[in-house]
Amino acid sequence: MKLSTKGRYGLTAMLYLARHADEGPLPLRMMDETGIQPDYLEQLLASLRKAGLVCTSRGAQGGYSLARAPEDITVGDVISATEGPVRFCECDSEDATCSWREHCDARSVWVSLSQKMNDLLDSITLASVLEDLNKEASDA
Amino acid sequence: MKLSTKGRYGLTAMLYLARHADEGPLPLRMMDETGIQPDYLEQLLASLRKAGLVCTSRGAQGGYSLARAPEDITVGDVISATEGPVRFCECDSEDATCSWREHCDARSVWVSLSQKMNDLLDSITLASVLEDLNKEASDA
DNA sequence: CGCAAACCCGATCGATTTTGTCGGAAATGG
DNA sequence: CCATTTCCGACAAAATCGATCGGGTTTGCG
Repeated sequence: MKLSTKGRYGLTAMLYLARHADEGPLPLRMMDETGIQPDYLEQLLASLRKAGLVCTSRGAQGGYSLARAPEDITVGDVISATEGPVRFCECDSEDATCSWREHCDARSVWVSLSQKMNDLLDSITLASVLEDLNKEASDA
Repeated sequence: MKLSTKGRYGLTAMLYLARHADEGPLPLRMMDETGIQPDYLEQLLASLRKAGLVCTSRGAQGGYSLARAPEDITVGDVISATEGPVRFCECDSEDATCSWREHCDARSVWVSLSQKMNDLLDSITLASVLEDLNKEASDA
């Protein structure tokens, strides 16, 4: 069970946007220094846009920017948008039609774990990540 | 980011063994009622054995049994054994050779998240799961 | 001893997901 | 009008998932 590159790239891109939030919309080619393949990154940004996490403006001088303040975007938001929801069980709600239902004896375990996991991810904002990284850098 | 069937089947099988711990080694065909395809389950049990979580005895009257008491086996153990370690980052240790290193700006975020996630998974034992499930059943 | 029960092991395989790549279409500022 | 830039859908190589299968080895028991 591991994070795919989508989640990792997604957060990297969002942190990049957060760091350059005061420079107006950033075109894709400006994000080369993240080391992510531009064509692939474009897809991820499309997912982030559809999830309402980034705004885009088309045409010349266009680009990507954060839709909300870094304090109001969580790591959980980013991972959900790029990778889909984090979960241990298919039926995280009281969905009676879930195809697992038959032999899912430990369902309550999975539901409870998913809940805690998502609480954890939602407790971390882009702003808090940047703060931590700055602290790290100044320590070194 | 979700759990594959390996982790789910793995826990189901382990809970089954825990429930029947006093009946001696359980042969594979006894586990039919879990609804897991026997040939596939056999592979998972092999992983669990290699991880030191189950003991096996071969030959007639042989079968599978828990290697430790249900209090001493965690959900994290089972998931690690069947799915591999749960992690957000490839380099969870101070591994300087990690190929991500170059552009993994948020590495400390991933390491910290992996740590918390694994602490969570390791805090739940087979025994505590069975206890919760029994409580649930008596409530209903 | 010989047999049947049972685990052990490696190969294979179709489907799905991941990780991109590409080629244009559409919008927009200047 | 035109260069810039996002938008969109198709395609594809590679990896992983979820099995399935065939045969080998070990062991208890009559």
